[in-house]
Amino acid sequence: MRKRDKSGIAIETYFDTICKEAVPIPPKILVITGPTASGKTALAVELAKLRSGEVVSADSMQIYRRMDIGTAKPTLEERQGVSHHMLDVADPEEDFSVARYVDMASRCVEDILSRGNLPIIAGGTGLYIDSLLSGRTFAAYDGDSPLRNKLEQRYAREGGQALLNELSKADPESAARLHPNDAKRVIRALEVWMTTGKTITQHNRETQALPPRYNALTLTLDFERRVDMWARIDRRVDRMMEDGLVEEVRALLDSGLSPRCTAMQAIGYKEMAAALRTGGPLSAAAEEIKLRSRQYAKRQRTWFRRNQAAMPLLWGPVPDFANALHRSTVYMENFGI
RNA sequence: GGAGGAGUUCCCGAGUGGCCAAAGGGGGCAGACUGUAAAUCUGUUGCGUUUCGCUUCGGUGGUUCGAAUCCACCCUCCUCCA
Repeated sequence: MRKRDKSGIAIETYFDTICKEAVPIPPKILVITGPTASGKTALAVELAKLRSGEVVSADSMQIYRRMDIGTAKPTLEERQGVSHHMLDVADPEEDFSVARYVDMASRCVEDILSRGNLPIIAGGTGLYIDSLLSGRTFAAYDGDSPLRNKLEQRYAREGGQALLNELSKADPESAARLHPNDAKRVIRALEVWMTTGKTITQHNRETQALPPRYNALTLTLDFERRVDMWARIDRRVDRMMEDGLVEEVRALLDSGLSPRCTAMQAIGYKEMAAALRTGGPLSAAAEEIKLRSRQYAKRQRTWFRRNQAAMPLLWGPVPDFANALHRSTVYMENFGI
């Protein structure tokens, strides 16, 4: 972890400094991730039973109450008595966020560890998992602040390039990295700078230098062939329709939930809500959900591929859980959990 | 049987003589991602030995220096009249 300058003398890096101070060794935990419909839930439960584990969901939509069918939230039967955390922790009208997730989920993990059990993080929201594992802190945020509103208005009026030009004065790095069309990130970068006086580049650099909070063995589930995953997604959506997805979405809308809130951006909900609103055929909405799910799975894969340390668990045409279970336990033994 | 209309790259759809390998959208593929992340954003998408060559706009033949665009015939589909 030491860099040397041209003269060959070792120089202290920020990381070295942090590591010296960080006395506690990060606890070992298990992470099970993978694209949607890849069998994360089932594997997590089986491994939890085997190793007295407790599951901590890492799913940005299963946190919401009253959203069960469309999020494929594990039912009580599927949980098989294994404790599950971070499910049903927010109401659909609430604005949830990564920061809240890290805050709440890390408390769950600590509790599980204090009980002497194995925390098993299971879910497909890559940002949530990475943030939890790193113990990342986030710059201040107020989604309803006057500044936020002003920046959003300016973005609409003046365009992204104008805001990027302004950003480049303080933070040329992120200004160069960001695309003018990337409204969310352009606005956030400016907001962080204006409210904290620190650039988001600097903030990111500092959080990256922090030692990881947890030492995770990551198992990434996936399919060898994409068509097999697509077939599984299709079947799952068909089953959601049979299980009453339409009624679930209708109930949310009837409760006065705004179609614009974060929860209603979930795949399955926004499509069904649109169909109910326009009176379009529900079968077409179901097909749309399948398509969006496939595209989502693709984005997830892009995220997971980045993690070189993850152990891949690939399914053939049909998931072979006995084999996956066996391989997982081997990985876990080698890892020491 | 008659009168119109239409067939464009994976799909939808613009294009009506050269600036067209062909707008735009969708889909596909690839990528990004630090408080909305199941969200959001980007690149790419006929083939090749890639500042150039080849094949492509239902089919065949023609007009022209030059055709997705004009002409003839044929095939298919749609609407209307019988």
